[in-house]
Amino acid sequence: MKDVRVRFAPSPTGYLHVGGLRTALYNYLFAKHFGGKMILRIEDTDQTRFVEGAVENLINSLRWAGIEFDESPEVGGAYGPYVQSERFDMYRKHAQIVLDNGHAYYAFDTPEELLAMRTQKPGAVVAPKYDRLVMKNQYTLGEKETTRLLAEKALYVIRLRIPPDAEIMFEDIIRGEITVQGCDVDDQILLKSDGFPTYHLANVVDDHFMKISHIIRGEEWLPSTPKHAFLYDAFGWERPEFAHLPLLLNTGKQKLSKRQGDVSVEDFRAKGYFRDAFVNFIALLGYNPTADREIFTIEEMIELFDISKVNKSGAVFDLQKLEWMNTQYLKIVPISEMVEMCRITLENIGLGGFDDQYIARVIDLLKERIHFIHEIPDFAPYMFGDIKEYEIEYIKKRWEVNSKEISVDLLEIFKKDDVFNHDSLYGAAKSYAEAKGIKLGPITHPLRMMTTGKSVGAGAFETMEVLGKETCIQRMEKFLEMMDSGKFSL
RNA sequence: GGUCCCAUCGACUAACGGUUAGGUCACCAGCCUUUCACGCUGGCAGUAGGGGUUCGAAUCCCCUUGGGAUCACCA
Repeated sequence: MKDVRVRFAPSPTGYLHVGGLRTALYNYLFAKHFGGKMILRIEDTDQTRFVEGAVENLINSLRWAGIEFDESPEVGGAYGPYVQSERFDMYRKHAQIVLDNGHAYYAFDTPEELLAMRTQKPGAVVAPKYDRLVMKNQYTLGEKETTRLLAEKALYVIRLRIPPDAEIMFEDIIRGEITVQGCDVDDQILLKSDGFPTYHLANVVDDHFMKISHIIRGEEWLPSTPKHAFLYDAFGWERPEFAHLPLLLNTGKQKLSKRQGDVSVEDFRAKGYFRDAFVNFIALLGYNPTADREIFTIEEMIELFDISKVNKSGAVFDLQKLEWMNTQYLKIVPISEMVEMCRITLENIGLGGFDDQYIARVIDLLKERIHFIHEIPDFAPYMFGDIKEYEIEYIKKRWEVNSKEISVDLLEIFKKDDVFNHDSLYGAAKSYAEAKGIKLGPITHPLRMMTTGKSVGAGAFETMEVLGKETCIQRMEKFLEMMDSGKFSL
């Protein structure tokens, strides 16, 4: 196998689409699997779509996802520049080459004329395809007129000349052999009237000179691949291998687009998904290397990646499974990383100042009950300050006639407990329950109520251990006082 | 509409001619239990339809149906 060189070639739209991330990821897995090179090229030939800071944002998001490039606008490389707007000379030069060898031609149609051609009456039998036998171009105008127009600097474009009787065949690693008739392929514009290349020209030229071995991209490119294949032939270049990835779909089975909810990786990152969980999930949209696993590290995915086994049909982006994936990573992600995330969340809501060790204990206490780290302050506000609100329904339901007596007894027992951990508290509660001939419920519910104010949370004794003796005693006393003074309208 | 692509549980997928069609999410039930979860066990659920080829088809071929992409001087 020749040297593997793949590229991710986004246009700088200002955000990274999840489909783009999947494409980048598969390119990355493929390259790393074969010890090849991963290249980032920015496709900014459309000057009307310039977005400030888009490239930085793109690189940043990719980096967050763990994708680094061997060659890019940022790190450079032997085949730069890696931004198309800095390569315009190449495109002009190569447009001239196909012009000279008869595979392309000048056309002078105005936008209005082209529009008129396409807006034929409904029911018209002819497809709205550029007909070079009737439109305004070097063939219909003749050589003299063409030279004259060029001399007086008339606006022109350069179009690819696809012979109607050509049969264009190419091989797709995922889909196999694909054949299209020349008469069904439009004479694609290669160079626009502003002198800028279209995607098709720039892409082929760059992929060739950047020595790209495999083009791995989304399925939406499949219909224009015959044009690209033809172009490689027109230049007399060896074609790279193609692999068209199945589309990412919304629940309505249509191409995932910005209209229906979050589709940018920045959105998901902001929502608090773990990087590794998100990447793991995205990687599994298209294929699974094994029959019985869902959780893979990036290294494992690289090791197991096989592009030829990628599915052909589109994959629906299922948020529920993504959430599940995130909860799985709550068990895997290093505690230090989670502490970092949690501390930031706390700081953002004005609750800075907790030490990392304490935050780590809180996370460990609650991680089985949450989906995201950022849910912690809301899920357990009592870990970060006095109880501001008691769940009144909970009290009504669980504060029974003997609750006060039990609480007072326990308070005295706990005051003498200098160990104050789960085992000591649980042990004490259990022997008290046995002595009284009651179950544990009538004990744990009031304790939970008094120390957290909420009906759900981690185990009562584990929670108390993390809260600490002083806080617990104080909260119990306060609650009993409030109860006595009728603060709760039961 | 033209062209091209695609078709396994509701969703993500495994099975690349021989399996009782497997796993995961979601859903349901049970167990565990200190609330809620987690976890564990079990359950529901699929080869779009019709023809071939073959001893044997989810798998290969054809047709039908359905879905999607694409048809810009965007990428």
